[in-house]
Amino acid sequence: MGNRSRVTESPPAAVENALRQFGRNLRTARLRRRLRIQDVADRIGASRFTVANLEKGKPGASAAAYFGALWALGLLNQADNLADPDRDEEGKVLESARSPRRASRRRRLDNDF
Amino acid sequence: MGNRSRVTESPPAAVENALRQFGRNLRTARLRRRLRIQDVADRIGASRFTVANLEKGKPGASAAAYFGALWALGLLNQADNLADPDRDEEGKVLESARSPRRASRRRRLDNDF
DNA sequence: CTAATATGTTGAATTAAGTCCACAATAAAG
DNA sequence: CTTTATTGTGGACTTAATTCAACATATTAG
Repeated sequence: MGNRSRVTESPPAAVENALRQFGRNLRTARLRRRLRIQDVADRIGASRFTVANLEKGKPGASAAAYFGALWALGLLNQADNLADPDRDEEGKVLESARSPRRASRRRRLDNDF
Repeated sequence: MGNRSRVTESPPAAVENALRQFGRNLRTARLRRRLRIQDVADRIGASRFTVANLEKGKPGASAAAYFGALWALGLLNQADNLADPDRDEEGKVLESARSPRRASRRRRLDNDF
């Protein structure tokens, strides 16, 4: 990244916690499968240092690396539901009959700030 | 990144697809909420270009950016279950009584390669 | 229709993510 | 305990992620 964005440099606490938990879970899943960090690294084509960072929940690591680790552990299917529109009940409510292709400022509701 | 790893440069198809779907879902959720790309960018402290890349499913974007977008849309809780050990049925089966803190090569089972 | 604005695109500059190396620390196996 | 192997750590180097600017395109509002 270069010019690191604020969300990467110092993410909201909720984001930081979610990433740390994600990393811990990856480690647990790996150990259960008796794989070394190096094994996961080999499968996704990354260095062991990067995989170690994933398990620490490093915010700046690439999404592909995180998802790749999931994939290497046979758990990628768990990512399918992320932001799934069908499960976004609040979004369904907010959505009007017609779905706009762009967000117009004037039509914006009051609840978004 | 700098030296981009293979998983980021050309991810497995499954990973690439998962990221693209994730990005599409983020866009759907944003439009339902009548938010502009710029609005999400402001909330997480990133540029509109980065958020646009997230919605394209760019593999190299940081995990914090993706999770931040989820957070900005009130959907971060959906990330809680990623690799959740409690939901990892296969992992539970593989795990022996005692959980090792490291993976030893010799004890590795045959099913991992 | 026109005006306003959201989004797409390209190119250049900046800087940190990823890599590698070497060594230390720690856990597992015998 | 001893040996072996996995993991942790710090530094240096490379390069791509991110930012910004300026303009083009497309959608929406009126």
